[in-house]
Amino acid sequence: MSEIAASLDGPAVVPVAGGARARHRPRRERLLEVTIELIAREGVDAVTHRRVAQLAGVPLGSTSYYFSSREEMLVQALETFGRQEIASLRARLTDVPLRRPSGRRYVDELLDFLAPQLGSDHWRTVAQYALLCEAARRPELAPVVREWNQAWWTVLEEVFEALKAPDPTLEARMLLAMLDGFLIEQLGAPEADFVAAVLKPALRRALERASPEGRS
Amino acid sequence: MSEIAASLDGPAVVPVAGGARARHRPRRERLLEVTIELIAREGVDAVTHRRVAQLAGVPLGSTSYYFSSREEMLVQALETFGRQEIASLRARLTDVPLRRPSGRRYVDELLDFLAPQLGSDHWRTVAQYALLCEAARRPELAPVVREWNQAWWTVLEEVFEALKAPDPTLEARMLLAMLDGFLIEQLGAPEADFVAAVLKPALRRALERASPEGRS
DNA sequence: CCTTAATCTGTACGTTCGTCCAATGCAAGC
DNA sequence: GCTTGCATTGGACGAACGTACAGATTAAGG
Repeated sequence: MSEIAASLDGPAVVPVAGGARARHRPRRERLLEVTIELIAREGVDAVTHRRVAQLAGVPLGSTSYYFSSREEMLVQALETFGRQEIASLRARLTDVPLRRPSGRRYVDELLDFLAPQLGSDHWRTVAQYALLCEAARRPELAPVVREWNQAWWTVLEEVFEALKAPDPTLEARMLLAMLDGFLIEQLGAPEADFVAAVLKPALRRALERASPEGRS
Repeated sequence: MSEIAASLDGPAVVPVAGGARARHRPRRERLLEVTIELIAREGVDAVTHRRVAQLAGVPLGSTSYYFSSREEMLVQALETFGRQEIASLRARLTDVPLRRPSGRRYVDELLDFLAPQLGSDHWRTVAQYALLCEAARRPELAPVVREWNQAWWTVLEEVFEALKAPDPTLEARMLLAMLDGFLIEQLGAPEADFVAAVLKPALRRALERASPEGRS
């Protein structure tokens, strides 16, 4: 087993600057991934050295080798995950051509992004809000949360600017808060057909009435 | 110590219907309170029989006596807490006289209710969203979350009806989601002066533009 | 006052936890 | 090919855990 593992993701061939441990990224990343999955699926409680090691298919010692404590493992997993989500958000939404001033197109764009978060990517969303909850108790996580918010605000602000909203900044903040609220609500008490029955109308309304000529 | 505790909240004088254990509510409630406080301040991880017992000033055996398992203790604590918050919400907001159609007054009413949640009642709010996060993984908590949402929707719907909004139901859902989003954002990445700089303007805007004559 | 039944608690057991560390594996330098 | 140094591992240790339960305590009835 150790040979297989070693041949798959063992000592990296490519040296990387930044200390001895930075060289062995794959293994480390695997552990972080597994940690996040565990948080999402069974809660922070379930994150133990043994469980993570087992799920990642590495010996128990590894978790202690890569992280100086369980706590560090947990925090780094949440941080890494948060930044991955930020990157994914930027990649998917920033380059989207901002289309018609009616705002109708934005609705679909946003829905395409949000709908999977309640469906196939359910557990990633759970991890997202687990991160927010943990951040309430761990100041070291606050920067990631801030970056996440900033990323969204930037994207949404552009939208509202294109819609010629009088106050794009406030508008963006309101919309992001609403989306966060909807998502966390649905995680705890899911409704059938929520996207079509609630999310879409809400999104449409939020976008169209922010623009000066907007009232449907 | 046990004598003191016994004289304070020992065997209840008042018998209560519903099985043997229901008679000894005070002690039990104390344990639930402490559990919630622990969840809010140190996370679900920190909830252990020993820790709860110590914090509540009761012997270790008590936690096993009142709850058949740690899991049950946790879930019941979250449920009880959720329902307390619902009751408190209803008591504080339902009877508020719905004042001027301009909506300006509602803003202050809501702010009075929300502002403490980011200040002095900070930890209660943390518990609220811990409940939401746990509910994502424990279906048995979904009913409480639903009741909580329902309570808010009812209150907010009345407001929007008074404002003669075209679609009070959707409007209420949008506003609650926004409030949830704002709260959870602020827990993870607090901003100075958030209430005055963001929450209040957002609230004002949400209320005034929902009404037909509204655009300020 | 004694009995009885219910409530409560201290202690002990087996398990699992985080962490440590001596031993091993392995690739590069001499 | 032997040495050297870092990567990796399995196993062990003490602490803390959930839980069970025999016995102590208490309140009420006779």
